[in-house]
Amino acid sequence: MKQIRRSPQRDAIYSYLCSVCSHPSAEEVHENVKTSIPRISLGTVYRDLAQLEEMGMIKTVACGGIVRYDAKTSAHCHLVCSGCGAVEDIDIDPSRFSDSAAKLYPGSIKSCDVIFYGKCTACSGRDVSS
Amino acid sequence: MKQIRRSPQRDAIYSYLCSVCSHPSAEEVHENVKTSIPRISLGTVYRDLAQLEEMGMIKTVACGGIVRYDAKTSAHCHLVCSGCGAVEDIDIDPSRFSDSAAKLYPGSIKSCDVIFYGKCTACSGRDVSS
DNA sequence: TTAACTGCAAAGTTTTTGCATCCCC
DNA sequence: GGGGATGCAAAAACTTTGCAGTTAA
Repeated sequence: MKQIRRSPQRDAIYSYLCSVCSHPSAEEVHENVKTSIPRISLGTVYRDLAQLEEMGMIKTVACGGIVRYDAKTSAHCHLVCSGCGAVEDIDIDPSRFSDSAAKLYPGSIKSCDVIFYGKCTACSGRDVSS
Repeated sequence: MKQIRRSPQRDAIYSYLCSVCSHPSAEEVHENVKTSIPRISLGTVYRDLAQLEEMGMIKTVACGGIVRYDAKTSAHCHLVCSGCGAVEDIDIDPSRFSDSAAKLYPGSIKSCDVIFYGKCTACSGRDVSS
């Protein structure tokens, strides 16, 4: 079994992810972590993100073909805002959906990912029409 | 406004998608359509898939970073089976989830994509443990 | 000391795009 | 003839990997 050793790079990646709720892509993580660790490479970012996910410290959100990362590991849903394009957390436990689906499906359902489409609170208030 | 002209390639792609429920990737669509149109290129497959989606004839399912295509446009959910890896349709209207979420969220929620994780009916019956 | 971690660069995947050609209306 | 569609190939975008040097425990 492989041991895991802490590194400044991984710590920086994790603390950056914890500090934002914008669900950045690997590229964006790299850009931002570079401000504190200028020589960090994109390869390291991918490796560390994969490892953090394996450790259960972060989660991935697949929306629209690109992978985004999220340090909020409690069960929640996401909203893709058609106004500003942001991916926002929605504090609804998706297990309520998987539980209700499990009753209707003969196989077994353990969990689920839910992505809502609509407008975030800010964009919704801003734009009265539509 | 751009006109749309039918083509044998796009017809073949669409009818292939209609004939399967395996939610193939672009690569898989290409492989299979090649049996009827050997010279079709992967670029054309991507272009035609994008166009079919724009026309609302097919939908994309983003799961795990790779994009899959689905000719079933009625509202439904998907299940990723941990046993066989297949992506299966689940005939539950996701609007029941977005409707219930809309009541809890101050922004506006129009629709949602739901991906369940678990075991399909076949794999669930086959494997009694777990 | 030593196995994990890193930067770098090369390679792999997946998707998009430019272009000349073809063909439908 | 004009514009959409195609095949091909190059390019772009995204991710993984090999390697040798570095570093945490």
